[in-house]
Amino acid sequence: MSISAAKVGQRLCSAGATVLAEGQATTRVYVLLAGWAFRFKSLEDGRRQILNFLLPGDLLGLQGELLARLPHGVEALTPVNLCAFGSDAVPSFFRDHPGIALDVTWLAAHEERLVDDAVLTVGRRTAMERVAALLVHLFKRAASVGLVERDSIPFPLTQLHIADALGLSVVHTNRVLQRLRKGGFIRLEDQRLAIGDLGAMRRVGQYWEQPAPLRPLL
Amino acid sequence: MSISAAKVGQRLCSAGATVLAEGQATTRVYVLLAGWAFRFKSLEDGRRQILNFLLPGDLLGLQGELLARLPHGVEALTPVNLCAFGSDAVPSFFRDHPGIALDVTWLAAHEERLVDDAVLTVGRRTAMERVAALLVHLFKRAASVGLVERDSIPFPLTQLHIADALGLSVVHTNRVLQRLRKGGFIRLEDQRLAIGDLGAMRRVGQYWEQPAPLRPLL
DNA sequence: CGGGCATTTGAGCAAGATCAAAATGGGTGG
DNA sequence: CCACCCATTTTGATCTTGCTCAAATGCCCG
Repeated sequence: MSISAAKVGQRLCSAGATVLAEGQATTRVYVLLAGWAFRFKSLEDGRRQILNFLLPGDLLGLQGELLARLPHGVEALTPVNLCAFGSDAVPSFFRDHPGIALDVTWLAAHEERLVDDAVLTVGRRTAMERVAALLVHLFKRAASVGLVERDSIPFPLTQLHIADALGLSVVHTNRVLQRLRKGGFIRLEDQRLAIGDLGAMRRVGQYWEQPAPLRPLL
Repeated sequence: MSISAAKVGQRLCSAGATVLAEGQATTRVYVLLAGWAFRFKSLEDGRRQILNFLLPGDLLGLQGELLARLPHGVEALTPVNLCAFGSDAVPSFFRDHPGIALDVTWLAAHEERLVDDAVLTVGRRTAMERVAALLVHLFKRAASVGLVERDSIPFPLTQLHIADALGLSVVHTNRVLQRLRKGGFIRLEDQRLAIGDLGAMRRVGQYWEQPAPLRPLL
């Protein structure tokens, strides 16, 4: 029995669309099949913080399912294809398919690891370190789902997204990116990102995370 | 069948002790029975970020169990009493006790919600807002496990802990706390914290989180 | 009494924010 | 095909929040 047997439908969202609204009451669980998205929270006055980015294979909406109300929003960065499950999917996994339930929990633990990392980045890294660490992180993640092509990955984020993920202003983000470009650390153009020397970038970002072990689902 | 049936022992740690080491390879899962602790990550040069605080009823070590290597450390703030489980506890819950497995996942989702919040705080709130939000948060959490006594809760954190949780320097943390004290917002002395007007503090902290719904386990 | 940690205070500094405006660069409707 | 619009990126100038450095004070405990 694979997880896809419980699939009840698909959902498509276009780039920039709200996939799940912040604070939404009833939610379904989805698996991201294709495209990029991100989770975020905002303050009343509009300040926004991106929590983490979602790539194919990631689970969405689990918090809404378990916690009754979704405490964050989800927005698509590119056109996105979601695999939707029935409203009783989660409980039924736990009841009848312990292997899948464990996979779901694994995905939750994995995502928490990403967010733990985001706290460290935003709380203790300098602006330069933050940008470098994020770019390395995204590069590796994209690589792990097979998105590398001729040394570069698709990069659908704007500088605003980077700023909102790192707790920086757009202006400062822009200046840091320029330093990285002029230093020859990255090539970022045409919605694609290439990193010349991963080791060097890791060093500027103080970023030594090991890639996650094998991922379940899909 | 209650979760405590799977208990194989207890563990006591004294204040300041390392409960789980950062990067530790093999880990057990624990439930915190009494005392305060916190999860943290650090950078090579010693900069440390506290991810969240742990109170009685919280689960520890799940990430180590699922992800092979524990990506963060856990340290005791007060003397701490842990309920330990066997090494096969998690898989056996999923196999034989779906209700408990769901509770475990609920706890994971709940903790992620806390960390999501920490990212927002550290990334987008001002120093004053951060401190206020953290104090309100801790007050409510402590209250939810019945720690309020004569309007105040035990408060075992030093200013360094607050600083490390909020991505601030100790010096600045100190000045912010003084402003809150002189403004009559908080009373913080003798390891106890009282908040005069929760609504006012929420306002200065831009903090509107709703308390979590009912928690399982214990 | 002395050592070590935590808190407090002062002074100067700097990383990054803010404000403002110009340059780019598609994307679209006429 | 062109003109216009709007989002994004870039640049310059100035300001401020919060950091660093340094030292004093207070306090608990052996």
